[in-house]
Amino acid sequence: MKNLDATFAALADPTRRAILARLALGEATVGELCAPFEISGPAISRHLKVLEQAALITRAREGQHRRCRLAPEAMAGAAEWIETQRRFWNGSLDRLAEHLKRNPTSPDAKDETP
Amino acid sequence: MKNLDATFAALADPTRRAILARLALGEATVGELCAPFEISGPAISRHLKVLEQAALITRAREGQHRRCRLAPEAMAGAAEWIETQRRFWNGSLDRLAEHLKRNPTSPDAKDETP
DNA sequence: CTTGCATTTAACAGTTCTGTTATTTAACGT
DNA sequence: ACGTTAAATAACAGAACTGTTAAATGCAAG
Repeated sequence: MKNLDATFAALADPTRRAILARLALGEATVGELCAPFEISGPAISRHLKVLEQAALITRAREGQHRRCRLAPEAMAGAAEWIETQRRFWNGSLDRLAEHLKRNPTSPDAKDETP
Repeated sequence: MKNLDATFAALADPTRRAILARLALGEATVGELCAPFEISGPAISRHLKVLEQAALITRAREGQHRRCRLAPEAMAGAAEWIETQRRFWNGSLDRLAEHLKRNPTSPDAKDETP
């Protein structure tokens, strides 16, 4: 997983997260995605382009409409990064606890090389 | 969890993700965090401010140094959003499968109102 | 072919982000 | 008090983001 930049940047915008939340309930055309928002159509179109370039959605022509659907692998990549991060953090917590258990009197834990 | 904007925006920058990855291995001072990067100190300081405002880290004075540590609740909020999203998406997948099982001959699934 | 609808692109303005160097602030040691 | 180190802030330039309106594209229907 490489494009975490684009993925997280795409997720940073509330409009785009709302679009994703809507798409999680089922596919939709661009017009249907525009409806709930007060911003202009072109603005939504650009949000969709950002989501597409982040590989979070795909678009396909269907007559004169364009159907959008979720492509959640990118979001899985973001979740995976966070989980890896969390695993490391728990690991360091464990190391800290073990260190404290070994040196129970040490008031400051400056020495972090167990 | 409310500040998903700030959280995801903070995670969108590779330097900041690297800082978080470094902090997951253990606390560090600002100087130690600066060392691996080629950008200037003030730039790192601003990244740290972004991370702090996103509640991803905390900073505490310690003599003339300033010790940074992870505060992963914010990241948990981001992970939670993604997981919720994923759950909904799986749910709609299930509904789609059920719909297809009920109408096995239907070639197009335009009618999405089960 | 012309008209209309759905969507995208162009051109533009205002705001926000990221980095730089120069200047503070704060704590330490002498 | 003085100089030194750690870190933050100020001031600035340039890139990137988001939104708007107006024009262009692609498709379908009469």
